[in-house]
Amino acid sequence: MINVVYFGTPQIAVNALNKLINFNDINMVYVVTPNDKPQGRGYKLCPPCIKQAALKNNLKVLQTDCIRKDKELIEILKTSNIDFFITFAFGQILSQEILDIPKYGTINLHASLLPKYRGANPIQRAILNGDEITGITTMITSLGLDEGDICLKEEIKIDANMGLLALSQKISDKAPFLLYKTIKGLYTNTITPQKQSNDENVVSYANKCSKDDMILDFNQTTCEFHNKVRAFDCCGNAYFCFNNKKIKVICAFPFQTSEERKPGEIINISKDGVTITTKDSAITLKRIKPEGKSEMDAYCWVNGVRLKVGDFLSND
RNA sequence: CGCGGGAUGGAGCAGUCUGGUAGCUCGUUGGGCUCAUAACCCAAAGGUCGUUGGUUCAAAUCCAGCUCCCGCAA
Repeated sequence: MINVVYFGTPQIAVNALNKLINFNDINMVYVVTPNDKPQGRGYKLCPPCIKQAALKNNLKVLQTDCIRKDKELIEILKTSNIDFFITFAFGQILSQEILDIPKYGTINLHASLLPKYRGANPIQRAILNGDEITGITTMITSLGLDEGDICLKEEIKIDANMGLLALSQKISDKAPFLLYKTIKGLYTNTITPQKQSNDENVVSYANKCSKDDMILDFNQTTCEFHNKVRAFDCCGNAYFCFNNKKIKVICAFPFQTSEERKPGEIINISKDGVTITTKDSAITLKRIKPEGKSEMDAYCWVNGVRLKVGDFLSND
């Protein structure tokens, strides 16, 4: 039996936990996740997704908001005879003291092909940059930000219309087996972790996405606009402003036009969507969600706010 | 009790401040025009205005309670 402790927080890490505990040679000793946080309308206390999944599987859960300083929790881990720590979207930085606990080390699963996109939001950054290939990487966690030695990698194709939701799903699907292979490989000494390249041309960082990254503007190129919509097609959504209201764009497609026009003009309205000029071409909005309203077809929205072909969507 | 927006025919909205005939753009159905149409013209159906109570001669509109939906924030 291999004794494992799993560190994670959000939905994307749930599948890996669920699958890992089904392997006969894995013994999931603890699941570590942050404390329940007040969130949502009404500020109700909500447990992290991982906690819910762990409880469903009758696993022991340890919660902390600052693991480096949680002496009690560290003591529990030290005395539990652990072989591996697994971290996947945990959100807290471990100290050397903690990294030294497991016999075989700490494995982190990162949602990019390291050393590309080290950091907080590798998935969104890959989509925002219009990448066609990304992937997942397992590595031996070290103190530096996603700088540990690489164990295994797996490439994932990003289709032209794939968004955060679909890509996260793919990553979530592929993560469990890559983690398992890594654990087994290190346990049986058949994997030799490789140092990451520190070549400046290869290394890049995926900074946390801010509000600004989510603002859509028709002065952007069609490609930029479309990438933003895709990168935030769940949990937030990219938006533009119209009449001082935020209009979130759920789904949009590039539209090719060679006509030179000022950005932001509505050039077509049909049931398939509302086409608006951008800096270099045009974009067809399909599904949107105005502030305070439910999701709707862009066609219906335009109807309600009485916009016509030739009108401009000004950003104020 | 974190802050805020909303509920009006099948869809999206206006009307609410200033109470007095249920409105707009679509969709649906029927008819017409047309070689033809997703286009155009004519007509029709479809709403106890989220719910409960109050004020009033009279409430979508004013007042109070309740339900549901959504945004921010985290």
